[in-house]
Amino acid sequence: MIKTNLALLQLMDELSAGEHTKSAITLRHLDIKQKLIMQDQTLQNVYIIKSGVIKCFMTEENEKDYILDFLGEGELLGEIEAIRHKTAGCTVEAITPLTVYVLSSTQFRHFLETIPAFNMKVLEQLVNRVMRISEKASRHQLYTLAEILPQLLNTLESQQINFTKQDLSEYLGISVRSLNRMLKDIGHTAI
Amino acid sequence: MIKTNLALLQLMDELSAGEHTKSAITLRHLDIKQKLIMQDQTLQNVYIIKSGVIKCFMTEENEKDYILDFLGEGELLGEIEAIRHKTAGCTVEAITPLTVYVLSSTQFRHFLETIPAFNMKVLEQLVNRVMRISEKASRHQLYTLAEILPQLLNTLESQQINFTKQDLSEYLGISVRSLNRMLKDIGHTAI
DNA sequence: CTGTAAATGGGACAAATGTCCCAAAAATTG
DNA sequence: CAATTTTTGGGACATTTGTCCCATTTACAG
Repeated sequence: MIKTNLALLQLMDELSAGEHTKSAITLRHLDIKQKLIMQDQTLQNVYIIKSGVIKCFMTEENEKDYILDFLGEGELLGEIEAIRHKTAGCTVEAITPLTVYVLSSTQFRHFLETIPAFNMKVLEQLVNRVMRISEKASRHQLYTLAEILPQLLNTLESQQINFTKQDLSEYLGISVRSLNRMLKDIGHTAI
Repeated sequence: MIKTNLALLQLMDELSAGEHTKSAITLRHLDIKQKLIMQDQTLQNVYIIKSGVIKCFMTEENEKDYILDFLGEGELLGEIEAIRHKTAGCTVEAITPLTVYVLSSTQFRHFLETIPAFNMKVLEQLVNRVMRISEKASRHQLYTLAEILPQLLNTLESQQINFTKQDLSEYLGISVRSLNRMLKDIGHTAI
């Protein structure tokens, strides 16, 4: 459930140590609940998660939130905005203490053009994201909560992070009430 | 509602005329309802729509379909599979007569590596797709049909294609019955 | 440790949506 | 053009999910 991209993380570890590239890369730490990116904001940087987990969500005009994904190590953030030259499409908030590699958008585009391995990793990152979001949307449309929830609970057991019910329900695109109801029906023990 | 990518189309027009590149690009025509890509199939090619419109949908194990998007001129198909080296994630079916540029997956990857403009266009295509799918998923979770449908009908008016109710409802992720009910409530005139 | 805020669990009812079904209209085909 | 299939429209009812609300529990700051 928490997506990672260890190949990209490894590449960033190398670049941040590499002679010609390390000066372009800095680190930043965030506490839990701090926001790395705010929706509609203009971004100057691109981030790659070194450690920790974030939630990436969109807030619609009716003030409701939809959690697109939970992202962990090696996941890329802000690349959409850097490539489209648009403001942020979603808000990114730390749900554990977080460390990210910081790269200016300009530098990011420069890396894309000059480091083939980087370019390839970003392409892979993007296509994986398209797949993941598509599958999530599809699954959510075509299955009932009763079918999806057990799988999700299963996946959750292997993560050691405490998700709030709020987060879980926003991820599932349902109300907390519905989540509770279904959890009770399933006869869950704990989250 | 029908996504296009005229910049990529233009580039393909140029490449298919270019001295060194034209031999790698062929054309293929499909009739309405013919499938260009079948889910779970292994793909050898990447396609760029020259003219016409397709629907791109996923079929879940419960036999239900979810229409991800309707794509028109200049849109890229099969790139996900070419980059991930995986089987097709969705089925692509012509909903109008269709002409596509055909490029082998190998050649596609080669273009990515050797033609910077092509690489950039593909990156842009991918980030746009991530945004579009995300926004669609979010919108669908957070708004009721009554809020979404009028907008969609509005958009539909500007397209001259006849969508079936089936297609529309699969795009919206609802049953045909619900779509009809809502259309009646809204007091629509025609699709 | 205590008070305040946040998160959880669930009752009661309303609203939205699905399922099943059938009849009318439209499109397709031999 | 008649026969058959597909598409459309909608009734009736079941199910799912949301909204509103409140009591209890848990977390957190002073």
